[in-house]
Amino acid sequence: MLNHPSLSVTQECHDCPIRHRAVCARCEGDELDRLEEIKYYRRFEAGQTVIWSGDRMDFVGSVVSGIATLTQTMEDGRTQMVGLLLPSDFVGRPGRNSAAYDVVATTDMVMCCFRKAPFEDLLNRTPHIAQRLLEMTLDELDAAREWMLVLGRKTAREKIASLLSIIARRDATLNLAGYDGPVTFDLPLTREAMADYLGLTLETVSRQVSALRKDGVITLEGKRHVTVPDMSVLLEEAGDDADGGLLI
Amino acid sequence: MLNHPSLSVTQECHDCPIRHRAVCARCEGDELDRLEEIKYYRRFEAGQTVIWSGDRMDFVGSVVSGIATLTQTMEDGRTQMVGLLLPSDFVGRPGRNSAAYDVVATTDMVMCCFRKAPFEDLLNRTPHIAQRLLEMTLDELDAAREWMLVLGRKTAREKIASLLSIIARRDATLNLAGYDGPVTFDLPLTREAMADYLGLTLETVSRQVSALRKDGVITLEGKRHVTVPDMSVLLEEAGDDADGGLLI
DNA sequence: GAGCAGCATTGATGCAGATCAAAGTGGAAG
DNA sequence: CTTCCACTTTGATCTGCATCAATGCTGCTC
Repeated sequence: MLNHPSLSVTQECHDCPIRHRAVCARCEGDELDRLEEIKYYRRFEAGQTVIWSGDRMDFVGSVVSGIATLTQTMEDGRTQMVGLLLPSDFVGRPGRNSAAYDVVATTDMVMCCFRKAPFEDLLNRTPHIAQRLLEMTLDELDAAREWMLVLGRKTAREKIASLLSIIARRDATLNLAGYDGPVTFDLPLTREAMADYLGLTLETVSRQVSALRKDGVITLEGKRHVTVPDMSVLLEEAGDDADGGLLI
Repeated sequence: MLNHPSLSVTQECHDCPIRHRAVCARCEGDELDRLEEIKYYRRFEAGQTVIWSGDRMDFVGSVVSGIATLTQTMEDGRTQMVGLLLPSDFVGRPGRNSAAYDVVATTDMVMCCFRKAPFEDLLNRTPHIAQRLLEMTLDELDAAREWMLVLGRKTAREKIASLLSIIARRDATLNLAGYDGPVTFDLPLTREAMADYLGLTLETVSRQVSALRKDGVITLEGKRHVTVPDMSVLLEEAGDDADGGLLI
């Protein structure tokens, strides 16, 4: 399994797919060169744990491709996903030595890593990195707060609709698709992972997905490929303003 | 009501109660002087709304004294608190023009404000401010993620115990009290605000507080004054490691 | 192509917390 | 002192989701 043909990834920053969205987005010239010097790539397979909560964490990095999750686990085994890491998202916290959450790759994934000490050094000397990291952290905080409303106050059906609309929105921003036509995407999560994200059981997730399908809000091909005929209907089901979300 | 005797608050930064914990914590000399030049104080009464979600927000600032809440409201009136702002906490987001949440003072409160434009200016020129703001934002993100576990996976009783232990912990860090003796504090929130924080109804909050009292986990004098005879019992009830929390 | 393993669906039942309803408390204003 | 009002408690009932339990689907291995 470790003899994957492209295990050794090497890439120049200037044609990196996340060049303009990751923590390096504002860097140019010298700044980028210095990041390039200390970066290295790591590849993870679907299902592999990147780091366990509590473990010593001596690197930080960005997701280049694939998807990872951040989860918290209670002593009795209850788990809650607290972050979904997509390409360009940042992993790790400068100034902290141990991981606060389990990080697991849910698809094959490539990360662009920096050893913590040199990165912190660079962070302190390079305002463009610090500014971008602040901006990304503020965005994550907003996302976490939106999710608190979902977890605390929404019904199971609204939770599913919220998750689907967030995934659809992300795909829309990547593909710049219009929002009046139907939207199509693949679910990157199992039913169990969806349940962990939403504070539900996997049975309830399955039932509510089926219900949305029966009601014509979505159509499914296979278990994972979803089509939303009318986004405004989905947003309505999510309990959001039907004109919110995509239009900003 | 506006002729409150101490409406006009003036204070020098160097003897400000939040001097070493707020966004200004790392500033000295010139940096502090420049912040001092552009700051002004605003006073809010208990129950007063500081800003409505969606409103134009032309200032940022720090809570100096008192408590405020950040809440989100759905169209049908369901509300979820997404942040509890204590002294030294930062309000507002650089780079955003309108408020994303309702901010409400739950006690009389004083804020140290900066007009947004000059502050953003200073932020870009003063690494010590940007560094501190990043650190505070990362802390808030951690708190939000901890709260996601509470909202998504904990029972009503565990939710109440979690909230009480967080408030107790905060008081402990302020007072540097030991943790083996009993801990005493005042609840800064009504039952309804607690319910909004925890994704419960106020009736359930009331019942679970009563249950914890009957079981000897806490004692109450009046509705708001709480004593925790043994913190480790409360932490156990919260579903956390009994040795976690305070010991770090 | 049989059997297995991982993921998903569906059904039956139970219970935690919501909802609806009423009464209790305590502090401030008159 | 009385009244009032905001806050809180307590009780009765209902319901949405969890839980327990089968069964189905898809792709992989032998």
